[in-house]
Amino acid sequence: MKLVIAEKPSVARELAKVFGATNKKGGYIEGKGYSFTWAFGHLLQLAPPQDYGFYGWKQQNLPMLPHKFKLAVRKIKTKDGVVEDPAVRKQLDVIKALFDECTEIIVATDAGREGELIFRYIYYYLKCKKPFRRLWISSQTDAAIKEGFRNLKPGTDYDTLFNSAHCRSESDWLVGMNATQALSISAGNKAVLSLGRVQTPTLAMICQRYLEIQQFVPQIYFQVAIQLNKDGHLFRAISAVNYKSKEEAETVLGQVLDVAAGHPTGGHITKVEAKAKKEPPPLLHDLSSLQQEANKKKGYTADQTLSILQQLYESKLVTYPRTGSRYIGDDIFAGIPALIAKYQQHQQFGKQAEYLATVKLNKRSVNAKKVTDHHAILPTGENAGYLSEDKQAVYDMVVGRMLEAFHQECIKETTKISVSSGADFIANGTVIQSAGWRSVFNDPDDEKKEGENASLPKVLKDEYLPVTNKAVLEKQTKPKPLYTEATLLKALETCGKDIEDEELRYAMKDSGLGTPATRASIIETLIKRDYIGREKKNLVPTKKGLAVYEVVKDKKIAHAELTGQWEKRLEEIRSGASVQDFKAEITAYTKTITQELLAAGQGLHQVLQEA
DNA sequence: GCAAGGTC
Repeated sequence: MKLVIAEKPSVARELAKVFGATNKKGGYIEGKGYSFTWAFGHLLQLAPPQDYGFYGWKQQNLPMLPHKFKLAVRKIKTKDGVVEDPAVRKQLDVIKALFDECTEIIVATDAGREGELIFRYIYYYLKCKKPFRRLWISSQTDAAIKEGFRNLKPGTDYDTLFNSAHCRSESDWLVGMNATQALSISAGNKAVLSLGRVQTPTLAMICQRYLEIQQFVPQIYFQVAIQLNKDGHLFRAISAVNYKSKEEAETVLGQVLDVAAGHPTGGHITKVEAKAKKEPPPLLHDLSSLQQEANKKKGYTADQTLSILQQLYESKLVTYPRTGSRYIGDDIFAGIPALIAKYQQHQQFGKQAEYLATVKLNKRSVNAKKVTDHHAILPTGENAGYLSEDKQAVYDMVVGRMLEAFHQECIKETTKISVSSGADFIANGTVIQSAGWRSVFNDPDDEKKEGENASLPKVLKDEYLPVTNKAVLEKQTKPKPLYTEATLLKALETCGKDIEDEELRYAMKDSGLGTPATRASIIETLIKRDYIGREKKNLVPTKKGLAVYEVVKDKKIAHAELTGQWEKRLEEIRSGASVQDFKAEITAYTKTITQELLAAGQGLHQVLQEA
């Protein structure tokens, strides 16, 4: 018997289906000389400090540098404390028995660094010695799976990938565990003050933004607005320049050639510029973009949206949710017309689904090269039946986005009218000429600029129009807004982009901070630690969070660059570089940050008393 | 009591 092991049950089921294996056993599926089993993500994790003899949180234990890391079965929290997850233990027993029985293992965990780690940790933990080959596919259509099985790779081809994954895992443990204990101990050991490669830069971003706003000094400025009348159609134009003082603006106001001042047609149209602007449809959703949209539209937290999506996925209504790709391959695209047709009876989207059957579909979201482990989130076409309100809302966002993504461009006309009337004024307006993808939700255009006219009348250069009203407007500059979960998720995805060092920027270009699967839990961790809180949709640091930020803000652990450095080195390891060098660097950094934090936490005593 | 990573 050959054993195929997947990262999760859904993939194992897909693979078994392609082979025609249908005999469902406990924890695996059997048939045609194969068994198909699965993990549930990481079943094993690096053992906690006490497994190396580091009991309690004590300064003399630091830095904790295990000579050789151990693996431990994944734990869960119950009312009796932290215990081995029984479901995980059971599945490991199933896998162990299948390992013993099989002649060969085919590794079908996700095609990436963590997928490799998930398998290897199981393989080494169970002390398995059987040979294994690797299935490496990025699409789970029947054709892609068959092709992948014809092209199985030698397992050893992925040894360096495992090395990089293993280094990532141990490095996060070393830096995170030691930094957390060091800061907690030096602050009096009264509370858990956690730090980590991802959570601490995230906290820093939230704190920085908050402080920037606190320190922001608004600048007041003035504009002059005039109202013009073209055959009964009123529109507004704003002074071409801003004025520093009210007096200046009032002087300009007095010079306006308006009707009340005795000028029947004092508005001279000096220029009319009209431009057609094509707006392509948005890309399909990945997890992050969907979390952002659900936060904006419905106020759901990233964690809530992930949990709702997971339930929809388990009821087979949507495809795999924890994806970082907003694209699909050509194979999936081939099934899209039939999928869209299934929504022709849909109450809200039926008309658009019907319409899409009559036009050529937009292929902006079709790019096999940009599909990584998983493709973009799609509905499956299964009948949804009755759904709770929140599930329905998220499901509709997935279906609606599919229709938008394959829809046509939205064509807008933007018009800029220049007016002279004592001073120079400008009127801006945007008119949607062909709604295209925007007809799916018919939401108001969120890109509309402040003070823009809903519609502008047709006017010609050198027309003279009556100025029917005028006013001075007092404005002030605004700081950047506080982070919401939506804007924070976006910032986590893109935060490597402004790193100055080109190599580090490149190393982070596809990743950002954290991963799609972990970002929601990072936010929840910061809340659980009482580092940040939610105020309406905003994420605001607490006193404790700000105090921790003050201690670490100038250290590497508070900056996204640390991830950039690691990613660069991990990629080198994947292509064959020495693991020892990187491990030595991490050990050295662990010692440094531990020493620094042991010395730096004293100032936190006071704040923790108050908190 | 602690990281970040994956998933039911």
